[in-house]
Amino acid sequence: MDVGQINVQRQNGVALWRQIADRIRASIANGEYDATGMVPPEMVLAAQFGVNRHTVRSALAALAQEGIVRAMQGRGTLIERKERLNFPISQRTRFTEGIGDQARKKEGLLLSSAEEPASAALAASLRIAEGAPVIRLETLRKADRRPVSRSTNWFPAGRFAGMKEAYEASGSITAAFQALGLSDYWRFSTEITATHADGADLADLQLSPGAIILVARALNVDPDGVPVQYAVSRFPADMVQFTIAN
Amino acid sequence: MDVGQINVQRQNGVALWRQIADRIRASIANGEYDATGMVPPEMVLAAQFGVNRHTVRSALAALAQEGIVRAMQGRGTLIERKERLNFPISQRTRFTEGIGDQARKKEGLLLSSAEEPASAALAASLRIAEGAPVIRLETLRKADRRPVSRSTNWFPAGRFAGMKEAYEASGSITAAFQALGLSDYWRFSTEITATHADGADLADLQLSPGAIILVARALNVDPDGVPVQYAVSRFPADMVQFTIAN
DNA sequence: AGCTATTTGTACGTATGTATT
DNA sequence: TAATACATACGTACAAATAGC
Repeated sequence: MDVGQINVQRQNGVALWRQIADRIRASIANGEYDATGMVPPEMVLAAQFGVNRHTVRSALAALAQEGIVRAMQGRGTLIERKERLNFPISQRTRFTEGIGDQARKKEGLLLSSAEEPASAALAASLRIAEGAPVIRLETLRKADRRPVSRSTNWFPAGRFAGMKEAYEASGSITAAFQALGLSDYWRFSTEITATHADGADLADLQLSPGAIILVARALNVDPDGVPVQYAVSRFPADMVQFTIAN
Repeated sequence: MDVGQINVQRQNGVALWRQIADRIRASIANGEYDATGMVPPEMVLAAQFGVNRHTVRSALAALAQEGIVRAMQGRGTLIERKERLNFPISQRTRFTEGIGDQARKKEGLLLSSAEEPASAALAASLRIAEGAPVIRLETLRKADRRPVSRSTNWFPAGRFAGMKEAYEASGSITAAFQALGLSDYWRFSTEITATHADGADLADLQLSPGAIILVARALNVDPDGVPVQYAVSRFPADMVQFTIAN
C-alpha cells in the first residue's frame, strides 16, 4: 500500500518530533495499527512524515516515556496501550458508570477542597445568590491507575455541608450525594471545549507540554430541577472521547 | 491582584513563545482581559511567564498574525476577537439553525465531491453493504465570512443521487435533503474528540500551525431511523464550543 | 550452525532555531 | 544588534538484536 506523505509543519513553534508523536498516538488510538500490534518501522515512519529517522526516534522515545509503546531491538516497536476511553453524555451521566467495564480499577482522589463565596457566573448556574457559600472540591479520577480527568466541582454549601468528607470516604460524587440524602440527580447541560493543557493539567494528568485537553462544563440538578453541582472537568484529548446518543 | 508566576516549560518540544501564545489565546477566549479589552503590557506578561520580553513579543506576533490581537505602538495590544460560537447538539441539530443569530451571514461552500465505495466502518454506520456507493461532499462553513467548520459528509448514493447539485444550489444540507424529498431528519449520535489541526485544516480554516480543532463525528437518520448521513466536522477549538442540553 | 535481511540502538558532525544576556 | 548556550533536525555510518532461511 502506498501511504503517501503525512503533513507536518516545520519551524512553527512545535517541534517535529512532538507533532509526529501526537500523530502516532492518535493513529494508535484510532486502531490503525491493530493488524500487527506494532508501530511501523522507524524508516517507514520517517518516509511517511518526510523526516529523518532520528526525528521519528525522538517521537517514539516520547511515546515510550508515556508508556504507550515499547521499542525492542531487532523486532520493532510494540504498542502497549491503544484504546480511547469513551464517556457517554446523557441525562444520566455519571463518571464511574460511564467508564463501565472499559477499565477495571476506578479511583477518585480528592486533591483539595475549600469553602468560598460563589462568583457571579457560578451563582447564576447554581441559581443561588452571588457570594453565597459554596464548597469546592478539586478531584482527580483514575482508570486502571492512569489519570483520566481533573475536575473542579462546586456544591451549594448549605445543602451539602459534608460533601468533602463524603467524597473522601467513597471517591465518588454519586455515592457522596447518596450519603447526604440525595438519591438521584440529572445532567442538565454540558458544554464542551478544547484547549492546551496548563501547568496544573500537565502535572496532575501526567501530560507533556503542548498536550490537548477536552473541557466539559456540566450542571447537575436534583429530580426537582434544583441545581446541585457545577463541575469543570479536564480530560487528556488523546485518551478520551465523548459520545452523545439521542 | 498578585497573579504570581505562570508555569511554562522549557525545551520540551514546544517553543516557549508558542506555549505563551496558547495561554494568552485561551485567556482571551475565557474573557480574562475583558475589563480593559487589552492584553497586559509586554513587560507584565514577561514577568508573569518568567521569560524575556523578546519571547513574549514572539508570542504576540503570532497572535497578531492570526488576527486575534493588534499591537499599537505606545498604546498597548488590543484584543480583536473574543467570543466563541456556540453549537447546540441535540436530536434536532442543524448547523445553520444552531448558529442562530450568533452570526449574521452564514455560508456553506462545496470544496469537492466524489462517489466512492463505502469503507467497512462507514458501511456499518450507514447500515449499507461494504463497498456500496456513497457520495462524499467536502464542505466549508462560514459565519460572517470567517470559516468555522470543515466537514466530510457521506450519503448513500442510491437514495441521494443529486446531493452534490442540491447542496451546491442551497449551501445547506437541510435544504438539500428537502430538495431530494427528505423533509426531516434526526441526529442519532455524536462523537466528540480533539486533536491538532492538519495541513488541510490550517489552509481551509485559516489557522496557524499548532492550532487545536474539535472533531464531531455525527450520524443522522430519517424519521424511520434509517441512516441518511455520516459526517466528520472539524471546528477551530478557540472559536467554538458545543453544548448538550438534556 | 551460518548467512542475510530487517529493525532498533549508538555515535559523530553540521546546520539552524530558540532564548537569554 | 551581537554573542552565547542549548535544542532541534539532518546525514551518515556502524553496532546489536531478532527472525527467517
